[in-house]
Amino acid sequence: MLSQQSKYAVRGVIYLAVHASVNRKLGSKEVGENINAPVPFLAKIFQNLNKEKLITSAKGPKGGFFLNEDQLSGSLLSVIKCIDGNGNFNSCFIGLPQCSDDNPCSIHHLAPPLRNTLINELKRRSIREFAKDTKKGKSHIF
Amino acid sequence: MLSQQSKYAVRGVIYLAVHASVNRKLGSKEVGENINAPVPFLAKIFQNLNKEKLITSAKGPKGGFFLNEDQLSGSLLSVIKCIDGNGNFNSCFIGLPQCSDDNPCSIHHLAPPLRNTLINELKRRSIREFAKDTKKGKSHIF
DNA sequence: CATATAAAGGACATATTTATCTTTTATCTT
DNA sequence: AAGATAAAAGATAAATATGTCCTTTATATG
Repeated sequence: MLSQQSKYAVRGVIYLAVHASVNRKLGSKEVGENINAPVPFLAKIFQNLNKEKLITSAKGPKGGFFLNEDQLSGSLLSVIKCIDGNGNFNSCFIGLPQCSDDNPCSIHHLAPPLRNTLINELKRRSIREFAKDTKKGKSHIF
Repeated sequence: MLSQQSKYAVRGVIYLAVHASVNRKLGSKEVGENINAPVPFLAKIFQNLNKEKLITSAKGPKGGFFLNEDQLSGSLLSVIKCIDGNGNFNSCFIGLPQCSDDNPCSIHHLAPPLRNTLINELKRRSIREFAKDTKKGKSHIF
């Protein structure tokens, strides 16, 4: 469903949301080591997220990454889409190029409702909310 | 969610269920061309499905593949598992090695219920049923 | 039995994804 | 301004998934 890249992205973003701020920017090194992701690979991912303004970066000493208030209000879905594009989510479950309600594949009625529920939640809930759960110890990211 | 391989497997198996029988065995060539899958690649996939007795094969003239009554009663989930293993289905949505109800990831409460619904349907409904829908024109596989 | 047919098996090729490394650019601190 | 720090950028490497090809084995049919 999600590529390895966007899994690292989701975990990395949540880690930033929990632990970083303007006054406490974090390097890819610290994040990668804590979420168990290859550091240089995560750095590339953060680079792309920064290009799309989904996270904030600063160079130089005391530099690093964090999410500003606006970005904390964003969704994990936009993080996933930034990395994977729409493809993985919207494509037919059994890989038919043209699969729709009008021209459904054999299991069309099964997959999309479930997928849509998931997508809607990933869109509706803010990254801030997910971070809050993690802070409370309700969930973990490593 | 599903690898390309198991997508071909699902489409191929349904095609066999619809069009093949003991008296009308089909070659990988006919199936591949009709479900829009690379023929030699599909041949490999059928080989593996046959090893696990999920489809039946016969060599020589008039040889080919088909599903016997027993196999028609089987599930698409076993086809998918034969090709992909359990990994793709059971693994954590954001890739945590240890993610469970006790030690949930940030989105653990979202994904599994949906995934389980899908898995249960893929387990409960027989391949015969899926084939019936396709025959009735309710769904398609190419 | 000889021949043709079609799957089985294994080696090979390509593409994509994942991961690493090195150099450059920006910026904070002294 | 000089040096140190950390991200940006781009090239390269490794691993995995996808796809192809060729030889061997089994078997139905004349």
